[in-house]
Amino acid sequence: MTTAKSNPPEAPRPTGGSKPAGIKDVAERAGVSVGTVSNVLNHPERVSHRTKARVETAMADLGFVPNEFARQLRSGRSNTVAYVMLDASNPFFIDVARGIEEAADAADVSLFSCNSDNRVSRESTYLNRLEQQRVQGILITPIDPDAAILDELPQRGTPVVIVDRNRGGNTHCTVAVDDVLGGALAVQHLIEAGHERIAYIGGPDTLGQVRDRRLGALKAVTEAGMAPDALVDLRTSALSVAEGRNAGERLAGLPAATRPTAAFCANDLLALGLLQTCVGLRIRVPTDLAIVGYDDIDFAAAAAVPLTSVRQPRLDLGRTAAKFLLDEAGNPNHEHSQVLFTPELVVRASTQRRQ
Amino acid sequence: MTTAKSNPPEAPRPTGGSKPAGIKDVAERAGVSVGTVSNVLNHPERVSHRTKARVETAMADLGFVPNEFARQLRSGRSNTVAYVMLDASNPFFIDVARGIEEAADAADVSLFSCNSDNRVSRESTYLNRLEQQRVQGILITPIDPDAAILDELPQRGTPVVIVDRNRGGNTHCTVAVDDVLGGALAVQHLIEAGHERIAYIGGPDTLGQVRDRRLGALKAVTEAGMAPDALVDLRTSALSVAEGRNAGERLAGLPAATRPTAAFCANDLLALGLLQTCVGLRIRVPTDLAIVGYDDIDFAAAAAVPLTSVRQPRLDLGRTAAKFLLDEAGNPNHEHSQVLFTPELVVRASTQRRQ
DNA sequence: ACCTCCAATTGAAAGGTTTCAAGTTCAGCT
DNA sequence: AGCTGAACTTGAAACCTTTCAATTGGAGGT
Repeated sequence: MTTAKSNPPEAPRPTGGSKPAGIKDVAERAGVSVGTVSNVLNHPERVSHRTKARVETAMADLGFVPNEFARQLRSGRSNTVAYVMLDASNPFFIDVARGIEEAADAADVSLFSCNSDNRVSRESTYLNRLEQQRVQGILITPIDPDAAILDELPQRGTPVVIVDRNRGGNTHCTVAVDDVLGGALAVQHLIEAGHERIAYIGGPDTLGQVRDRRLGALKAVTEAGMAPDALVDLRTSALSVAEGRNAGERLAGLPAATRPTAAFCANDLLALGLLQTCVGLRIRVPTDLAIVGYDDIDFAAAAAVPLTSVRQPRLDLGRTAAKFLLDEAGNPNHEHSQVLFTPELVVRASTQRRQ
Repeated sequence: MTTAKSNPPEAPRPTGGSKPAGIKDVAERAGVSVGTVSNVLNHPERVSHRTKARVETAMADLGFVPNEFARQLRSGRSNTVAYVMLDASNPFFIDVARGIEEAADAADVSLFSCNSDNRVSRESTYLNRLEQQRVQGILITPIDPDAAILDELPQRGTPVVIVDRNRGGNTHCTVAVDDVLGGALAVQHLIEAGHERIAYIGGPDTLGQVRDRRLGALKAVTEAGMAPDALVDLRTSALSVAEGRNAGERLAGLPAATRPTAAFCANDLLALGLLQTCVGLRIRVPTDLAIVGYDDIDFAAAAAVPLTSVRQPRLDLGRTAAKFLLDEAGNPNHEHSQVLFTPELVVRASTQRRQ
């Protein structure tokens, strides 16, 4: 250790120096005004070549990093949008996020992903923080699509787009999938394959999605001229693999005479759990039990017996939602849209009679 | 269309009030100074009860939302940390993020999750944005742990913690898992079960993780006194389900005499792909082929044949990394730590000789 | 009455940037 | 030489908040 050293005069200290350099320091070092430095950053065409080069050198020397806060304090808006997702463990939502990100990227906007993890307190913490952060807007798959906060945010100036959920009225842009149709597609497929007793595995009914899928299933059954009790209800308390296993055990416990020969699950996690139980109990899929899932997550195709599933256009869902949000944030003449995408049945081994 | 209209003096905005209310508007409405309003927000104990109540009413009336930018412009730091994850489709990273979030939450800090999706350009875009955003710090599972940017960020004042990767020296806090040990555990288990030819399925070798896991596997083989070629290399170009399927086909194509009776996969996605191929080709698991995966993602336990897998303490990984980061951001006497967690073998049906 | 002290409150400065009206320079023209 | 206009540059205001030194008002003590 040497003793006190006098001020090194020309220390270009990008390393661990004192305070981070600001636009003012850059201006000083380059011998120009702050306005010019700002122009180099935001309107390069207004600045002469020579000056620009000099400023850029100064920036590099000082390790200058623009301060986003100050920048956005002026403009009043950040260049960030956020997606508050319901359950990051469900790959479906990850893919929705991917779609959002794609559209956001194209608009040069960053995506801030949050996971409410199905907990109301987490959701509201995030919404508050995001509002204070002045994000351009919020995409959300809400726990409760009718929560008051979803109205308050737009009223206070933060646009909100609701993803994968419906909501009455046109107070928001909404992007969802026709779950009644999806349920109907799944069950129609099973009926066409000759099944006459079909298990419906899903719940809880507090989720609109789940209700709709069941409704669709029922519709398919009655439209085929079958009695409504051809659809055997096996309710679950959550859309998880564990609940799927559980439902599988209940299904296996039914008397052989009335046991369904096919099952429609309200999502793929349930279907994977069911499949697992089947393998464990030596119930052959699809010979003894045909299975249809919902969401068509990648793991559905990758299951030991690839799952037939109802595919939702996840990426499109995200992309479209993001486009709506960016429009609402930027376009003064924005009008809310409600889009309902059409799901599609993807047939795989889990419903295919012997090959 | 009407003809020219004179300037409407109090332009009725379509949705939401006019400009968002600021601290100044609140002060005016409550009949106090801006300083007092700020105190209500940040030092409530300095303000009398009566005044506080009055200010709070005014805030509610005006729908006041504090402006995070302005607030943080003063303090110079946001209350946000970010995690740049390698691949959001791999549930392993989602769980790491969950651990981070837990620790961040406890410190009243928000987590901003980004997905580099294995693309260098995405990674660097995010790092730049985050630096400009002045996040408190960045947690990252980098594509290349030796990239220069990982040194530059801390030099310029943004702490960086490296998650699930190693790096020479102690220039950063680092949180990783002993992958050599993990590989050894997996293969020891197979050797103990009597397997004498074991496939190693993994790649690309550019990933340090993957190299280490293979190294551990090799170590187990030689330590058991077996010839190194008891480990049959089947390299993959990525850690994905599709590559696992592909490797499975190659494995099945080997002459029966030399075909391994067990496989160790460098991650669970590969193992799931392999399992899928086995089921398709009527190769019984574990009777014909025992399988060990790596990561112990939830889907591993949920596979049709539940997978034996090497569990990494994912949540702890995240929690610890976040703690290090917060310390580095807040504690002037911070010292870098390198932690190496110990993995653990979770035995399930995919390696269990008939029950 | 007067003084002291404390709690509560105030007002202005500071933080880093963008914007924009105003200023400067200089080449080209007459 | 003097003028014009384009190209470039400047400097100060504004964005919204927090901080902090200074001020106010009033209770308690003498």
